[in-house]
Amino acid sequence: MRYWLIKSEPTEYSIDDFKKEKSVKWTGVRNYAARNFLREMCPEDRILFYHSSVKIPTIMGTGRVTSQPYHDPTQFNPESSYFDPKATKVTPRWSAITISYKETFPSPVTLYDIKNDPFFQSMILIIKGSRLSVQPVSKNHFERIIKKGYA
DNA sequence: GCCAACGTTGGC
DNA sequence: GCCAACGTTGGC
Repeated sequence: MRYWLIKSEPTEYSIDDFKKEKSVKWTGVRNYAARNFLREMCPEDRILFYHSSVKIPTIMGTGRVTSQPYHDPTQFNPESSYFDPKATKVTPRWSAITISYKETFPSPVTLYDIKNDPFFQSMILIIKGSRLSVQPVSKNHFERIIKKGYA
């Protein structure tokens, strides 16, 4: 079992949307490094749900992976803003997974919290210049974040 | 709204 | 294959 963090702008898709829908196809990832991580995901892997591009960037809660990786359907759809003319059914480029909502933290964990706790020093999230919207998280970091989320 | 850091594109 | 120009991310 592995642990991941995914970023979402809450104006696009928030944890409340996630809670309401229960399950969502995580499509539209258009960065190769992030895509490669999507391809490593397995059902039951755990997900931290992060709100980005807001005043107080915050890890809001968790979910879990409920599918194998599959071809992101939006890449084939000319109507979609994620349409990729260079992707074909024979040579698809982009991947997606389905995730299910699990919980919203009673005390969400802010980026500020993470940055100010030496325990999280090596987290990809706070490595300068890192902009990965899908990233692996260590078991230790994941568990400590859950603990903080309920503190 | 600014801008640093990265990623991608395309001419050569 | 290099690299300049452009686009995007995302914290501040």
